[in-house]
Amino acid sequence: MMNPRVRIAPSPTGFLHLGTARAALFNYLFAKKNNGAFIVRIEDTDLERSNPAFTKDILDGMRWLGLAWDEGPEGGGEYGPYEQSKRTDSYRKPIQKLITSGHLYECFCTPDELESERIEAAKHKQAPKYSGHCRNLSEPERQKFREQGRMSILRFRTPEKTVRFRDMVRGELSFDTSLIGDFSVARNVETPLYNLAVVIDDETMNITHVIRGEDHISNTPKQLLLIEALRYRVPEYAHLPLILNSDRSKMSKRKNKVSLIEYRNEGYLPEALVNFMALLGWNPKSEQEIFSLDELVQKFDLASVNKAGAVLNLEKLNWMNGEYVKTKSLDELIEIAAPFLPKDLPKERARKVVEVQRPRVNVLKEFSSEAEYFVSVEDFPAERLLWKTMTPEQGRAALAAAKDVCEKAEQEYESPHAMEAYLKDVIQKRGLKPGEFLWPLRVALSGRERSHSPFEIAYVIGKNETVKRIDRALASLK
RNA sequence: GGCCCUAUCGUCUAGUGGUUAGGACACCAGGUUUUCAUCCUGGUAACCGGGGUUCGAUUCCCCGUGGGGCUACCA
Repeated sequence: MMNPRVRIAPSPTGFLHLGTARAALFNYLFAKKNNGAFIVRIEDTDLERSNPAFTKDILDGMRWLGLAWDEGPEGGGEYGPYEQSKRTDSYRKPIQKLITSGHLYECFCTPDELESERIEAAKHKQAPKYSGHCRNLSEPERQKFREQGRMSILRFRTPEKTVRFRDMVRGELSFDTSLIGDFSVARNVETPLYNLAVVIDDETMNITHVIRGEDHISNTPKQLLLIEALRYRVPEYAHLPLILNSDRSKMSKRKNKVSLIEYRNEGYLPEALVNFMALLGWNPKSEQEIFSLDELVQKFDLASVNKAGAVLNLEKLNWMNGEYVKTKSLDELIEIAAPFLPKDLPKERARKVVEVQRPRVNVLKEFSSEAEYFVSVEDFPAERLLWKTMTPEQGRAALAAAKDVCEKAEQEYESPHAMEAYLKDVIQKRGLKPGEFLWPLRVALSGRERSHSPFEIAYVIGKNETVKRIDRALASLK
């Protein structure tokens, strides 16, 4: 395959959608695997709904995921501009050509008229399609409508035929155009609607492969008809399975987090998201689960993309995110975890908290929710200090011993392991039961039934605070 | 309603004309451990249904059924 050119064509009517991000990823993987170009084109022909803020979010999100585009807004390329709203000059000629060749005609039907046609069709259980009311208007009739000030739109004169194409993931597909009807293609000679805009842009940008969501399958025959009328080159198509809600409907805002920004804000790592999205609808035919973006590029193959939709499995994403959290260096992790640490955490403890939290965190937001006792200990019932059947006397003795050895320690606070070795040595030398010594100490330091080990907590809070907490526990156990 | 797509554990999936139908997440049990988490070991759990083709179908074909998408002067 010679240098394919593929594109992702989001419309800036909302934040970067997970489905769009995944389609972008698949386009990116395909392009990179085949030494091709990955292009971003912003489809903002609907001025009413488009918003530059969303364009920014979409581009930021792609950059964050590491999906660098070869051509697109804010990034060079020979085929610009890469926003449809700036391409009106390139639309005029093809639309004019279509009018001249008789493929397009003006339709003066009002939205109300079209609406009642649809209702009528539904009543008779007919396929809802344009009636062809304005298809054969004479020039004088058209003139009359214009003089009345009627608004018009350009429709495509759909020929009766069967459109066939080969989809790279689904095989041969065919559609009977008589069910499509004369669809609308442009508001006027310089404003194409979606299907026409796509066709003209893909041709002028030299797009060779159209890789997009399954929800576009039914647009394909319309686009093919336009390509034929314009005598353009036909690209290859690949329609990706959709990402689904747990009830198997198309993933939606109501039932899932759909915006990439939401995942980012909760502390999902871009590497994990990329890895996870790639495995949703595609697999490498091996039992490997963890892939870097570069590895994915190496192994990606459109032929092994699944046909059926895939339910978003958040639990697996969480697990996978944890895998990536574990592979980060401490320095990297400290940097990216900073926004997720409790606000009132003393700065000098932050690094240590990240260190001891790392193995138990999947999603970064867990850094704040699981670690209150690294900041302070709230009051707790004194009985909690007693392990199993311990008496208060035994508890006091254990805490007194703990205080003694914790006070004597110095460099043992430099790592959880040093502290552990030290305390376990004490336990052994004094012939203590581990539980009778460690449980009261741990509860004194955490205030909790369940927590990190006392070694880790002491390491984080340091000697002064450790001794202070033991004193406080001792005082409560009267 | 019409057109189109689709179907292996709860979920993501591998796989084959003859397999103990494999892996991962989740879940359950046991072990290690001061608790939690980790870790280790083990376990529960799937070929949508009916016909056909075949010596033999989860696999190939057909028909159902289920699920989904699309049905705009949105993209």
